[in-house]
Amino acid sequence: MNSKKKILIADDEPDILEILQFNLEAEGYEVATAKNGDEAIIKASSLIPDLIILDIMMPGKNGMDVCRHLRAIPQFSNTLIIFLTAISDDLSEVKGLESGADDYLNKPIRPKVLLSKVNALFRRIVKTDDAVLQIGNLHIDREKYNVRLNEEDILLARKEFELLSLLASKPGKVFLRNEILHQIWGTDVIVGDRTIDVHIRKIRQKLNLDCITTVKGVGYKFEL
Amino acid sequence: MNSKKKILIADDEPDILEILQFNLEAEGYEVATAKNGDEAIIKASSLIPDLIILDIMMPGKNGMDVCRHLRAIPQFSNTLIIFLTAISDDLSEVKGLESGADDYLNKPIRPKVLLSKVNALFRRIVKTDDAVLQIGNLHIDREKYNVRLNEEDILLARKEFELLSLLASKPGKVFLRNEILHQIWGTDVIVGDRTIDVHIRKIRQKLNLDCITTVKGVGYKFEL
DNA sequence: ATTTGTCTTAACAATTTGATAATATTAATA
DNA sequence: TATTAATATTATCAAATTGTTAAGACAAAT
Repeated sequence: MNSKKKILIADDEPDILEILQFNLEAEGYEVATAKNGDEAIIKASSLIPDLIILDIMMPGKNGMDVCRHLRAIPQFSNTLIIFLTAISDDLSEVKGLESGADDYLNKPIRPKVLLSKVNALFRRIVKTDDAVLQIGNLHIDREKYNVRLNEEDILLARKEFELLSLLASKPGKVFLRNEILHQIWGTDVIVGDRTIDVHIRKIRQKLNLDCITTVKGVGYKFEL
Repeated sequence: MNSKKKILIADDEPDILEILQFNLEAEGYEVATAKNGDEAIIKASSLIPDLIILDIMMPGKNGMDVCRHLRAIPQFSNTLIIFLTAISDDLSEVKGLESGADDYLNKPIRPKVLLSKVNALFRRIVKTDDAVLQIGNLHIDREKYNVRLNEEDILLARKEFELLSLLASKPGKVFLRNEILHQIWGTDVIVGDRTIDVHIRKIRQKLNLDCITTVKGVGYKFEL
C-alpha cells in the first residue's frame, strides 16, 4: 500500500516523454517510458504499471492498438489507462466506448491538469476497491456492515451506517445534502428536510467522536 | 451557486441559432445568442459562458477571429469553444490552425450529435477542473470547502468562500462587480450595491492578508 | 400479541448567515 | 482645496439553516 505507484508513458515525441516523466516523478511516482507501441507492450508486461499513459498517434502500433492488446490480457484488465490526444486527432473513434481508456488528456499538456487527473484516478481506484475503511482508529467494514472504534463495536442502524460509510469514503470532502440524498435515498425518494440531520445526530451520538463537520449551507464532511 | 452551465452561440443564420438554442435549453443549459462575431465577444465578456459555439463563417469577425480574440484574454483561456463548420469550409485551415477550439461540429447540425458532444465536453471539463487552488501559502480546496493559510484553517461562510474562490481562480484578473454578481448570485438575483463590499471586507478580515485589491470603478482582483 | 428497533416527521430552539442602512473614509477630478 | 463618486466599515435584523427532542408508523423479532 505504501509502495510508489508505477506509471508507464508511451509517446514518440521525446520532449513529451521528458516533460511527463519529470512532472510525475516530482509528484512521487515511479516512471518508465516507451518510444512506441511495441516497446510499451513489452515494458508493461515486465513492469506491471499501475497506470499507463498512451499517446494516440504513434508510428506502428498506435495508442488504441496498445490499449486493446493490453486489455485482452487479464493481468491488465484493471490497469488504468489514459490517452493523450491532439486536437487534430479524430476523437470520435477514441470516444467510441470500446477503446477501454479511463480518461483522456488533450495536448498541449498542462502539467497541473495532468497531475490532478492522475491523482484523481488513483484516488478513485483506491476508494472503489476498499470494502474496509480505516481512518485513524475507526474501522468501517462495508461487507460485514460493522463499525469499530478503538476495538469496540458500535451498532449503527442501516441508514446511519450508509451515511457514515459514504462520508468516510472520502475524508475531507464535503458532501452536499443533495448528493447525500441521491446516494443513500435514491433519486426518486423524497424525504423531509430534517431527516439527514437526525441521522447525523445519531451517528455523532453513538460514535461520541467529533468527526462529522457541518458546512452550513453546503453539506457535511467527515474528518478524523 | 448557479450550477446551470451557460452557453453562448454565435451564428449569422437565425434558424441555426434557434435550433441550437431550443435543443440546448431543453437539455437544461442556459443559452445566449449572438448574430455576429463582435456581438459574440461583447456578450461573452459580460456573461462569461462555460461554452461558446462559434460559426466559422460569419460576416465581419469570423469564428476563428473571435476565438483568437477570446483566447488572448486570460479569462477565456480555458473556456470551451466549439466551431461550427459547413462542408464547404476549408477544414484544413481550421484544423491546421492552432485556433484553440476544443471541438468541431459539421453542418448540417444533428441535434443529437451536438448534445452528446456538448455533454461530453462538460463531463471532461468537470474532471479537469482543478478542485484545489494553491497560491503562495494560501490553499483553497473547493471539494473540502476549506481555506488554509500558512497551515492554519480559516473558516469562511459560504458566500465568502465562493467569492474568494472565484477571485483566486484567476489571480491578477480584475473581476467586474457585475461579473461577480452573475457568477455568485446568479443572473436573476438582485442585491444591493454594498453587498459585495461587505463580503470582501469579511474575507480581508478573516484572512488578514493583503490579497484582494480594489480597482476603483471597476471591480476587485486577487493578487498575492 | 407484544416487544424492539428503525426511520421519518413535526415542532421548536439555537445558530449562522447574508443583506441592508447608515455613516465614514478614500481617491479622483475640477 | 473642494467636490464628488466610489468604496469601506459597522451594527443590526430578518431569513435561512441546522440542532434537538419527542412521538408515531412500520417492520422484524420474540
